[in-house]
Amino acid sequence: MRISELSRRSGVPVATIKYYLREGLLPKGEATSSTQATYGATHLRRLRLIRALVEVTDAPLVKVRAALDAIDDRGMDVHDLLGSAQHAFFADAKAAKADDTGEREAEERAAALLAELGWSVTDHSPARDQLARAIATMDRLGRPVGDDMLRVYAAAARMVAEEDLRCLDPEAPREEMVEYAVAVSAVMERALMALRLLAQEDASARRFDGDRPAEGRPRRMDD
Amino acid sequence: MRISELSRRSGVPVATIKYYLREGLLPKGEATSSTQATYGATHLRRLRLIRALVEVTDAPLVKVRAALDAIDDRGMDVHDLLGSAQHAFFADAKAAKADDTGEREAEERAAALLAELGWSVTDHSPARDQLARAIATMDRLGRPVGDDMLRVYAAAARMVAEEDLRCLDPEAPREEMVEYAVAVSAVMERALMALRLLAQEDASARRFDGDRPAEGRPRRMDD
DNA sequence: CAATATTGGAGAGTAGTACTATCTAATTGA
DNA sequence: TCAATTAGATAGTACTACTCTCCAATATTG
Repeated sequence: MRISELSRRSGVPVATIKYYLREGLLPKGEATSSTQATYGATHLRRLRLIRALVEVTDAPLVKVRAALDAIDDRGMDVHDLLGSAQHAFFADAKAAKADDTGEREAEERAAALLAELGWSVTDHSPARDQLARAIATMDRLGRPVGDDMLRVYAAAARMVAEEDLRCLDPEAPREEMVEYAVAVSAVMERALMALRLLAQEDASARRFDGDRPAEGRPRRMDD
Repeated sequence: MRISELSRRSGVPVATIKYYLREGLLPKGEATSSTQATYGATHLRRLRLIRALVEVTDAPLVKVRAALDAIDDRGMDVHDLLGSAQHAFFADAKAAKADDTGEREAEERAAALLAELGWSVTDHSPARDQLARAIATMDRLGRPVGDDMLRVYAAAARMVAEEDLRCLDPEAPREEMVEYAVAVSAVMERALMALRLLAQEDASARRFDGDRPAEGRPRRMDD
Protein backbone atom coordinates (compact mmCIF):
# COMPACT_ATOMS: atom_id res chain seq x y z
CA MET A 1 0.00 0.00 0.00
CA ARG A 2 1.14 3.54 -0.64
CA ILE A 3 1.26 6.37 1.81
CA SER A 4 -2.18 7.74 0.99
CA GLU A 5 -3.79 4.39 1.66
CA LEU A 6 -1.85 4.03 4.90
CA SER A 7 -3.18 7.44 5.84
CA ARG A 8 -6.73 6.56 4.95
CA ARG A 9 -6.66 3.25 6.79
CA SER A 10 -5.13 4.67 9.94
CA GLY A 11 -6.85 8.03 9.99
CA VAL A 12 -3.50 9.78 10.35
CA PRO A 13 -2.78 12.63 7.88
CA VAL A 14 -0.11 12.04 5.28
CA ALA A 15 1.91 14.98 6.55
CA THR A 16 1.94 13.44 10.01
CA ILE A 17 3.01 10.05 8.68
CA LYS A 18 5.87 11.74 6.87
CA TYR A 19 6.78 13.46 10.10
CA TYR A 20 6.81 10.13 11.96
CA LEU A 21 8.96 8.68 9.19
CA ARG A 22 11.41 11.57 9.53
CA GLU A 23 11.52 11.20 13.28
CA GLY A 24 12.13 7.51 13.03
CA LEU A 25 8.94 6.46 14.78
CA LEU A 26 7.83 4.53 11.76
CA PRO A 27 10.24 2.50 9.65
CA LYS A 28 10.59 3.58 6.04
CA GLY A 29 8.53 1.85 3.41
CA GLU A 30 10.16 -0.28 0.79
CA ALA A 31 11.29 2.04 -1.97
CA THR A 32 10.14 1.02 -5.41
CA SER A 33 11.62 4.06 -7.08
CA SER A 34 13.08 7.39 -6.09
CA THR A 35 9.66 8.87 -5.38
CA GLN A 36 7.66 5.84 -4.41
CA ALA A 37 7.55 3.39 -1.54
CA THR A 38 5.15 0.77 -0.32
CA TYR A 39 4.06 0.06 3.22
CA GLY A 40 2.77 -3.15 4.71
CA ALA A 41 0.66 -4.45 7.57
CA THR A 42 3.55 -3.91 9.97
CA HIS A 43 3.50 -0.21 9.22
CA LEU A 44 -0.22 0.01 9.78
CA ARG A 45 -0.01 -1.85 13.08
CA ARG A 46 2.90 0.25 14.21
CA LEU A 47 1.11 3.43 13.28
CA ARG A 48 -1.94 2.41 15.24
CA LEU A 49 0.24 1.63 18.24
CA ILE A 50 1.85 5.06 18.01
CA ARG A 51 -1.54 6.76 17.90
CA ALA A 52 -2.82 4.69 20.82
CA LEU A 53 0.23 5.63 22.86
CA VAL A 54 0.09 9.34 22.12
CA GLU A 55 -3.66 9.65 22.40
CA VAL A 56 -4.38 7.63 25.50
CA THR A 57 -1.33 8.38 27.57
CA ASP A 58 -0.04 11.74 26.51
CA ALA A 59 3.52 10.65 26.36
CA PRO A 60 5.96 12.76 24.36
CA LEU A 61 6.97 11.24 21.04
CA VAL A 62 10.52 10.80 22.22
CA LYS A 63 9.30 8.24 24.76
CA VAL A 64 7.18 6.49 22.19
CA ARG A 65 10.19 6.21 19.95
CA ALA A 66 12.34 4.90 22.76
CA ALA A 67 9.79 2.18 23.49
CA LEU A 68 9.49 1.30 19.80
CA ASP A 69 13.27 1.12 19.44
CA ALA A 70 13.36 -1.23 22.39
CA ILE A 71 10.71 -3.44 20.80
CA ASP A 72 12.72 -3.65 17.61
CA ASP A 73 15.89 -4.58 19.41
CA ARG A 74 16.81 -8.10 18.40
CA GLY A 75 18.83 -10.42 20.53
CA MET A 76 17.22 -10.26 23.92
CA ASP A 77 15.06 -12.77 25.68
CA VAL A 78 11.45 -11.94 26.37
CA HIS A 79 11.93 -10.88 29.95
CA ASP A 80 14.71 -8.46 29.16
CA LEU A 81 12.84 -7.20 26.13
CA LEU A 82 9.79 -6.49 28.22
CA GLY A 83 11.95 -4.82 30.80
CA SER A 84 13.78 -2.60 28.38
CA ALA A 85 10.57 -1.54 26.63
CA GLN A 86 9.01 -0.58 29.94
CA HIS A 87 12.20 1.12 30.96
CA ALA A 88 12.24 3.14 27.76
CA PHE A 89 8.62 4.17 27.86
CA PHE A 90 8.21 4.87 31.53
CA ALA A 91 11.57 6.36 32.37
CA ASP A 92 11.38 9.93 33.50
CA ALA A 93 13.26 12.50 31.52
CA LYS A 94 14.29 14.60 34.48
CA ALA A 95 17.05 12.70 36.18
CA ALA A 96 16.81 11.69 39.78
CA LYS A 97 18.20 14.61 41.68
CA ALA A 98 19.62 12.71 44.60
CA ASP A 99 20.24 15.93 46.39
CA ASP A 100 17.65 16.95 48.81
CA THR A 101 15.92 16.27 52.04
CA GLY A 102 14.11 13.04 52.38
CA GLU A 103 14.79 11.80 48.87
CA ARG A 104 17.35 9.36 50.11
CA GLU A 105 15.04 8.29 52.91
CA ALA A 106 12.21 7.74 50.44
CA GLU A 107 14.48 5.56 48.33
CA GLU A 108 15.25 3.46 51.34
CA ARG A 109 11.57 3.06 52.15
CA ALA A 110 10.89 1.99 48.58
CA ALA A 111 13.73 -0.51 48.74
CA ALA A 112 12.49 -1.84 52.07
CA LEU A 113 8.99 -2.32 50.72
CA LEU A 114 10.27 -4.18 47.68
CA ALA A 115 12.42 -6.37 49.90
CA GLU A 116 9.49 -7.11 52.17
CA LEU A 117 7.37 -8.08 49.17
CA GLY A 118 10.16 -10.23 47.82
CA TRP A 119 9.76 -8.93 44.29
CA SER A 120 12.66 -9.64 42.04
CA VAL A 121 13.32 -6.37 40.29
CA THR A 122 16.47 -4.79 38.96
CA ASP A 123 18.16 -1.94 40.72
CA HIS A 124 18.17 1.35 38.82
CA SER A 125 14.68 0.81 37.54
CA PRO A 126 12.85 4.03 36.65
CA ALA A 127 9.75 2.65 38.33
CA ARG A 128 11.62 2.40 41.59
CA ASP A 129 12.77 5.99 41.28
CA GLN A 130 9.26 7.11 40.58
CA LEU A 131 7.96 5.29 43.62
CA ALA A 132 10.60 6.97 45.75
CA ARG A 133 9.80 10.32 44.19
CA ALA A 134 6.13 9.96 44.99
CA ILE A 135 6.90 9.05 48.59
CA ALA A 136 9.29 11.97 48.93
CA THR A 137 6.77 14.36 47.42
CA MET A 138 4.08 13.35 49.89
CA ASP A 139 6.61 13.93 52.66
CA ARG A 140 7.39 17.36 51.30
CA LEU A 141 3.71 18.19 51.21
CA GLY A 142 3.58 17.43 54.90
CA ARG A 143 1.41 14.36 54.39
CA PRO A 144 3.69 11.34 54.54
CA VAL A 145 2.23 8.04 53.42
CA GLY A 146 2.16 5.17 55.88
CA ASP A 147 3.61 1.71 55.32
CA ASP A 148 0.16 0.20 55.49
CA MET A 149 -0.95 2.39 52.62
CA LEU A 150 2.04 1.38 50.56
CA ARG A 151 1.24 -2.27 51.23
CA VAL A 152 -2.33 -1.85 50.04
CA TYR A 153 -1.05 -0.12 46.91
CA ALA A 154 1.46 -2.90 46.33
CA ALA A 155 -1.19 -5.58 46.73
CA ALA A 156 -3.44 -3.84 44.23
CA ALA A 157 -0.53 -3.38 41.83
CA ARG A 158 0.29 -7.05 42.09
CA MET A 159 -3.26 -8.14 41.30
CA VAL A 160 -3.30 -6.01 38.21
CA ALA A 161 0.16 -7.03 37.09
CA GLU A 162 -0.68 -10.73 37.37
CA GLU A 163 -3.68 -10.11 35.19
CA ASP A 164 -1.57 -8.15 32.70
CA LEU A 165 0.85 -11.02 32.36
CA ARG A 166 -1.87 -13.65 32.30
CA CYS A 167 -3.32 -12.29 29.08
CA LEU A 168 0.02 -12.42 27.29
CA ASP A 169 0.08 -15.25 24.81
CA PRO A 170 3.42 -17.08 24.97
CA GLU A 171 2.71 -18.66 21.58
CA ALA A 172 2.57 -15.31 19.82
CA PRO A 173 5.52 -14.03 17.80
CA ARG A 174 7.95 -12.21 20.00
CA GLU A 175 7.60 -8.75 18.51
CA GLU A 176 3.82 -8.80 18.64
CA MET A 177 3.91 -10.01 22.20
CA VAL A 178 6.12 -7.15 23.30
CA GLU A 179 4.06 -4.64 21.33
CA TYR A 180 1.02 -5.96 23.09
CA ALA A 181 2.67 -5.81 26.48
CA VAL A 182 3.60 -2.17 25.97
CA ALA A 183 0.08 -1.37 24.80
CA VAL A 184 -1.46 -3.07 27.82
CA SER A 185 0.87 -1.32 30.22
CA ALA A 186 0.28 2.08 28.71
CA VAL A 187 -3.38 2.11 27.78
CA MET A 188 -4.67 -0.01 30.62
CA GLU A 189 -2.85 2.34 32.96
CA ARG A 190 -5.43 4.94 31.98
CA ALA A 191 -8.22 2.45 32.58
CA LEU A 192 -6.91 1.67 36.03
CA MET A 193 -6.62 5.34 36.89
CA ALA A 194 -10.12 6.00 35.65
CA LEU A 195 -11.45 3.15 37.75
CA ARG A 196 -9.62 4.46 40.79
CA LEU A 197 -11.24 7.85 40.33
CA LEU A 198 -14.62 6.24 39.93
CA ALA A 199 -14.06 4.10 43.02
CA GLN A 200 -13.00 7.21 44.93
CA GLU A 201 -16.18 8.91 43.91
CA ASP A 202 -18.22 5.96 45.08
CA ALA A 203 -16.34 5.79 48.37
CA SER A 204 -16.73 9.52 48.85
CA ALA A 205 -20.46 9.24 48.22
CA ARG A 206 -20.76 6.52 50.83
CA ARG A 207 -18.72 8.52 53.30
CA PHE A 208 -19.79 12.12 52.86
CA ASP A 209 -22.97 12.06 50.93
CA GLY A 210 -24.91 8.88 51.42
CA ASP A 211 -25.89 9.22 55.04
CA ARG A 212 -24.76 11.51 57.79
CA PRO A 213 -20.96 11.65 57.79
CA ALA A 214 -20.04 12.78 61.28
CA GLU A 215 -20.91 9.76 63.40
CA GLY A 216 -18.35 7.03 63.29
CA ARG A 217 -20.25 4.14 61.92
CA PRO A 218 -18.57 0.79 61.41
CA ARG A 219 -17.34 -0.06 57.99
CA ARG A 220 -20.03 -1.27 55.71
CA MET A 221 -19.57 -4.75 54.38
CA ASP A 222 -21.13 -4.85 50.99
CA ASP A 223 -18.80 -7.12 49.18
CA MET B 1 7.16 37.13 53.85
CA ARG B 2 8.20 38.78 50.61
CA ILE B 3 8.58 37.16 47.23
CA SER B 4 12.28 36.43 47.58
CA GLU B 5 11.72 34.55 50.81
CA LEU B 6 8.84 32.64 49.25
CA SER B 7 11.21 31.73 46.45
CA ARG B 8 13.96 30.66 48.82
CA ARG B 9 11.65 28.56 50.97
CA SER B 10 9.95 26.83 48.05
CA GLY B 11 12.93 26.49 45.77
CA VAL B 12 10.97 28.06 42.92
CA PRO B 13 12.65 30.97 41.07
CA VAL B 14 11.15 34.42 41.58
CA ALA B 15 10.48 34.76 37.85
CA THR B 16 8.47 31.55 37.92
CA ILE B 17 6.47 32.69 40.95
CA LYS B 18 5.65 35.89 39.14
CA TYR B 19 4.58 33.84 36.17
CA TYR B 20 2.29 31.70 38.35
CA LEU B 21 0.88 34.90 39.84
CA ARG B 22 0.19 36.26 36.36
CA GLU B 23 -1.44 33.02 35.29
CA GLY B 24 -3.62 32.95 38.37
CA LEU B 25 -2.19 29.72 39.77
CA LEU B 26 -1.13 31.49 42.91
CA PRO B 27 -3.30 34.14 44.56
CA LYS B 28 -1.76 37.59 44.84
CA GLY B 29 -0.01 38.58 48.00
CA GLU B 30 -1.41 41.27 50.20
CA ALA B 31 -0.21 44.58 48.79
CA THR B 32 1.45 46.83 51.36
CA SER B 33 2.34 49.48 48.80
CA SER B 34 2.40 49.87 45.07
CA THR B 35 5.58 47.84 44.73
CA GLN B 36 5.38 45.55 47.70
CA ALA B 37 3.28 42.63 48.82
CA THR B 38 3.54 39.99 51.50
CA TYR B 39 2.81 36.29 51.21
CA GLY B 40 1.75 33.88 53.90
CA ALA B 41 1.81 30.20 54.74
CA THR B 42 -1.12 29.60 52.37
CA HIS B 43 0.95 30.82 49.47
CA LEU B 44 3.84 28.59 50.40
CA ARG B 45 1.59 25.56 50.75
CA ARG B 46 -0.14 26.30 47.49
CA LEU B 47 3.16 26.75 45.71
CA ARG B 48 4.41 23.42 46.98
CA LEU B 49 1.21 21.77 45.80
CA ILE B 50 1.66 23.30 42.35
CA ARG B 51 5.21 22.04 42.14
CA ALA B 52 4.21 18.58 43.34
CA LEU B 53 1.50 18.42 40.71
CA VAL B 54 3.65 19.59 37.81
CA GLU B 55 6.71 17.59 38.80
CA VAL B 56 5.21 14.24 39.67
CA THR B 57 2.36 14.05 37.21
CA ASP B 58 3.33 16.10 34.23
CA ALA B 59 0.00 17.78 33.95
CA PRO B 60 -0.23 21.01 31.96
CA LEU B 61 -0.56 24.12 34.10
CA VAL B 62 -4.06 24.73 32.81
CA LYS B 63 -5.21 21.55 34.53
CA VAL B 64 -3.42 22.47 37.72
CA ARG B 65 -5.16 25.82 37.69
CA ALA B 66 -8.52 24.22 37.05
CA ALA B 67 -8.04 21.93 40.05
CA LEU B 68 -6.90 24.83 42.22
CA ASP B 69 -9.88 26.92 41.16
CA ALA B 70 -12.16 24.05 42.09
CA ILE B 71 -10.51 23.78 45.51
CA ASP B 72 -11.08 27.47 46.13
CA ASP B 73 -14.71 27.28 45.14
CA ARG B 74 -16.76 28.01 48.23
CA GLY B 75 -20.24 26.76 48.80
CA MET B 76 -20.10 23.09 48.00
CA ASP B 77 -20.22 20.15 50.31
CA VAL B 78 -17.18 17.97 50.63
CA HIS B 79 -18.32 15.26 48.26
CA ASP B 80 -19.11 17.69 45.45
CA LEU B 81 -15.93 19.60 46.10
CA LEU B 82 -13.88 16.44 45.84
CA GLY B 83 -15.76 15.53 42.69
CA SER B 84 -15.26 18.86 41.00
CA ALA B 85 -11.57 18.99 41.87
CA GLN B 86 -11.04 15.51 40.40
CA HIS B 87 -13.14 16.45 37.42
CA ALA B 88 -11.08 19.55 36.81
CA PHE B 89 -7.71 17.90 37.18
CA PHE B 90 -8.35 14.63 35.42
CA ALA B 91 -10.64 15.76 32.64
CA ASP B 92 -9.18 15.24 29.23
CA ALA B 93 -8.71 18.23 27.01
CA LYS B 94 -9.60 16.47 23.79
CA ALA B 95 -13.34 16.00 23.86
CA ALA B 96 -14.85 12.59 23.49
CA LYS B 97 -15.29 12.11 19.80
CA ALA B 98 -18.39 9.99 19.87
CA ASP B 99 -17.96 9.29 16.21
CA ASP B 100 -16.28 6.12 15.44
CA THR B 101 -16.36 2.41 15.51
CA GLY B 102 -16.64 0.73 18.80
CA GLU B 103 -16.51 3.88 20.88
CA ARG B 104 -20.19 3.64 21.64
CA GLU B 105 -19.84 -0.05 22.40
CA ALA B 106 -16.96 0.67 24.76
CA GLU B 107 -19.06 3.21 26.59
CA GLU B 108 -21.76 0.63 27.05
CA ARG B 109 -19.28 -1.88 28.41
CA ALA B 110 -17.99 0.71 30.86
CA ALA B 111 -21.51 1.54 31.95
CA ALA B 112 -22.36 -2.14 32.34
CA LEU B 113 -19.29 -2.71 34.49
CA LEU B 114 -20.12 0.22 36.74
CA ALA B 115 -23.70 -1.01 37.06
CA GLU B 116 -22.51 -4.48 37.94
CA LEU B 117 -20.22 -3.08 40.59
CA GLY B 118 -22.98 -0.91 41.96
CA TRP B 119 -20.77 2.15 42.22
CA SER B 120 -22.64 5.35 42.61
CA VAL B 121 -20.98 7.70 40.18
CA THR B 122 -22.27 10.60 38.16
CA ASP B 123 -22.89 10.37 34.47
CA HIS B 124 -20.66 12.55 32.31
CA SER B 125 -17.64 11.89 34.47
CA PRO B 126 -14.31 12.29 32.66
CA ALA B 127 -13.09 9.12 34.35
CA ARG B 128 -15.89 7.16 32.75
CA ASP B 129 -14.98 8.57 29.35
CA GLN B 130 -11.36 7.66 29.88
CA LEU B 131 -12.29 4.13 30.82
CA ALA B 132 -14.37 3.82 27.68
CA ARG B 133 -11.56 5.31 25.62
CA ALA B 134 -9.07 2.80 26.96
CA ILE B 135 -11.42 -0.09 26.19
CA ALA B 136 -12.06 1.23 22.70
CA THR B 137 -8.35 1.71 22.08
CA MET B 138 -7.55 -1.87 23.02
CA ASP B 139 -10.29 -2.98 20.63
CA ARG B 140 -8.79 -0.89 17.87
CA LEU B 141 -5.39 -2.44 18.50
CA GLY B 142 -6.98 -5.81 17.90
CA ARG B 143 -6.53 -6.90 21.51
CA PRO B 144 -9.86 -6.39 23.25
CA VAL B 145 -9.88 -6.66 27.02
CA GLY B 146 -12.08 -9.26 28.63
CA ASP B 147 -14.69 -8.63 31.29
CA ASP B 148 -12.71 -10.67 33.78
CA MET B 149 -9.73 -8.38 33.31
CA LEU B 150 -11.89 -5.33 33.85
CA ARG B 151 -13.25 -6.87 37.04
CA VAL B 152 -9.76 -7.47 38.37
CA TYR B 153 -8.83 -3.89 37.55
CA ALA B 154 -11.96 -2.63 39.26
CA ALA B 155 -11.28 -4.67 42.38
CA ALA B 156 -7.75 -3.31 42.57
CA ALA B 157 -8.98 0.24 41.98
CA ARG B 158 -11.50 -0.18 44.76
CA MET B 159 -8.90 -1.37 47.27
CA VAL B 160 -6.73 1.62 46.53
CA ALA B 161 -9.60 4.08 46.57
CA GLU B 162 -10.80 2.85 49.96
CA GLU B 163 -7.32 3.38 51.29
CA ASP B 164 -7.18 6.86 49.73
CA LEU B 165 -10.38 7.87 51.44
CA ARG B 166 -9.45 6.21 54.72
CA CYS B 167 -6.48 8.48 55.19
CA LEU B 168 -8.57 11.61 54.75
CA ASP B 169 -9.07 13.33 58.06
CA PRO B 170 -12.70 14.50 58.37
CA GLU B 171 -11.70 16.83 61.21
CA ALA B 172 -9.34 18.83 59.01
CA PRO B 173 -10.34 22.19 57.57
CA ARG B 174 -12.22 21.73 54.36
CA GLU B 175 -9.77 23.40 52.04
CA GLU B 176 -6.80 21.49 53.38
CA MET B 177 -8.71 18.26 53.11
CA VAL B 178 -9.51 18.82 49.46
CA GLU B 179 -5.96 19.94 48.74
CA TYR B 180 -4.78 16.75 50.34
CA ALA B 181 -7.25 14.63 48.41
CA VAL B 182 -6.05 16.10 45.12
CA ALA B 183 -2.44 15.56 46.11
CA VAL B 184 -3.09 11.94 47.04
CA SER B 185 -4.99 11.26 43.84
CA ALA B 186 -2.36 12.83 41.66
CA VAL B 187 0.94 11.88 43.27
CA MET B 188 -0.04 8.47 44.54
CA GLU B 189 -1.22 7.68 41.02
CA ARG B 190 2.44 7.69 40.07
CA ALA B 191 3.26 5.46 43.01
CA LEU B 192 0.60 2.98 41.98
CA MET B 193 1.84 2.95 38.39
CA ALA B 194 5.40 2.47 39.52
CA LEU B 195 4.35 -0.45 41.70
CA ARG B 196 2.41 -1.98 38.82
CA LEU B 197 5.50 -1.84 36.65
CA LEU B 198 7.60 -3.37 39.38
CA ALA B 199 5.03 -6.10 39.92
CA GLN B 200 4.97 -6.75 36.17
CA GLU B 201 8.71 -7.12 36.21
CA ASP B 202 8.51 -9.59 39.07
CA ALA B 203 5.75 -11.56 37.36
CA SER B 204 7.69 -11.55 34.11
CA ALA B 205 10.77 -12.84 35.90
CA ARG B 206 8.78 -15.67 37.41
CA ARG B 207 7.22 -16.50 34.10
CA PHE B 208 9.94 -16.06 31.51
CA ASP B 209 13.18 -15.92 33.36
CA GLY B 210 12.91 -17.86 36.58
CA ASP B 211 13.02 -21.48 35.52
CA ARG B 212 15.14 -21.05 32.44
CA PRO B 213 18.92 -21.08 32.63
CA ALA B 214 21.01 -18.82 30.43
CA GLU B 215 20.70 -20.73 27.20
CA GLY B 216 17.11 -21.46 26.47
CA ARG B 217 14.14 -19.58 25.33
CA PRO B 218 10.88 -21.55 25.47
CA ARG B 219 10.53 -21.23 21.77
CA ARG B 220 12.20 -19.24 19.12
CA MET B 221 11.97 -19.89 15.48
CA ASP B 222 11.90 -16.63 13.60
CA ASP B 223 14.83 -15.13 11.67
C1' DC C 1 19.82 61.67 53.61
C1' DA C 2 22.00 59.37 49.83
C1' DA C 3 23.32 55.13 47.74
C1' DT C 4 22.01 50.62 46.84
C1' DA C 5 18.90 46.79 46.63
C1' DT C 6 14.40 44.79 46.06
C1' DT C 7 9.87 44.59 44.33
C1' DG C 8 5.52 44.50 41.38
C1' DG C 9 4.07 44.73 37.00
C1' DA C 10 4.42 44.41 32.20
C1' DG C 11 6.45 42.81 27.88
C1' DA C 12 9.41 40.36 25.05
C1' DG C 13 12.28 36.48 24.30
C1' DT C 14 13.44 31.41 24.41
C1' DA C 15 13.46 26.41 24.00
C1' DG C 16 10.94 22.52 23.12
C1' DT C 17 6.97 19.70 21.10
C1' DA C 18 3.99 18.18 17.53
C1' DC C 19 2.59 18.97 13.89
C1' DT C 20 1.17 21.40 9.08
C1' DA C 21 2.22 23.61 4.77
C1' DT C 22 4.85 24.45 0.81
C1' DC C 23 8.03 23.28 -2.65
C1' DT C 24 10.67 20.42 -6.03
C1' DA C 25 11.56 16.84 -8.98
C1' DA C 26 10.49 12.27 -10.18
C1' DT C 27 7.07 8.97 -11.38
C1' DT C 28 2.65 6.96 -12.09
C1' DG C 29 -2.07 6.11 -13.86
C1' DA C 30 -5.64 7.43 -17.36
C1' DT D 1 0.33 13.24 -22.52
C1' DC D 2 -0.66 15.26 -18.57
C1' DA D 3 -2.88 15.76 -14.13
C1' DA D 4 -2.16 13.47 -9.83
C1' DT D 5 0.73 11.31 -6.46
C1' DT D 6 4.86 10.76 -4.03
C1' DA D 7 9.54 11.20 -1.36
C1' DG D 8 12.23 14.25 0.67
C1' DA D 9 13.49 18.64 2.39
C1' DT D 10 12.62 23.10 4.47
C1' DA D 11 9.95 26.40 6.68
C1' DG D 12 6.16 27.91 9.32
C1' DT D 13 2.63 27.51 13.11
C1' DA D 14 0.47 27.11 17.68
C1' DC D 15 1.17 26.12 22.14
C1' DT D 16 3.51 25.53 26.76
C1' DA D 17 6.33 26.86 30.48
C1' DC D 18 9.20 29.43 31.56
C1' DT D 19 13.13 33.23 31.72
C1' DC D 20 14.90 37.85 30.96
C1' DT D 21 14.88 42.64 30.84
C1' DC D 22 13.13 46.93 31.98
C1' DC D 23 10.83 50.50 34.79
C1' DA D 24 9.36 53.25 38.48
C1' DA D 25 8.31 52.90 43.19
C1' DT D 26 9.68 51.60 47.46
C1' DA D 27 12.77 49.63 51.22
C1' DT D 28 17.15 49.06 53.47
C1' DT D 29 21.55 50.42 54.88
C1' DG D 30 25.55 53.48 55.85
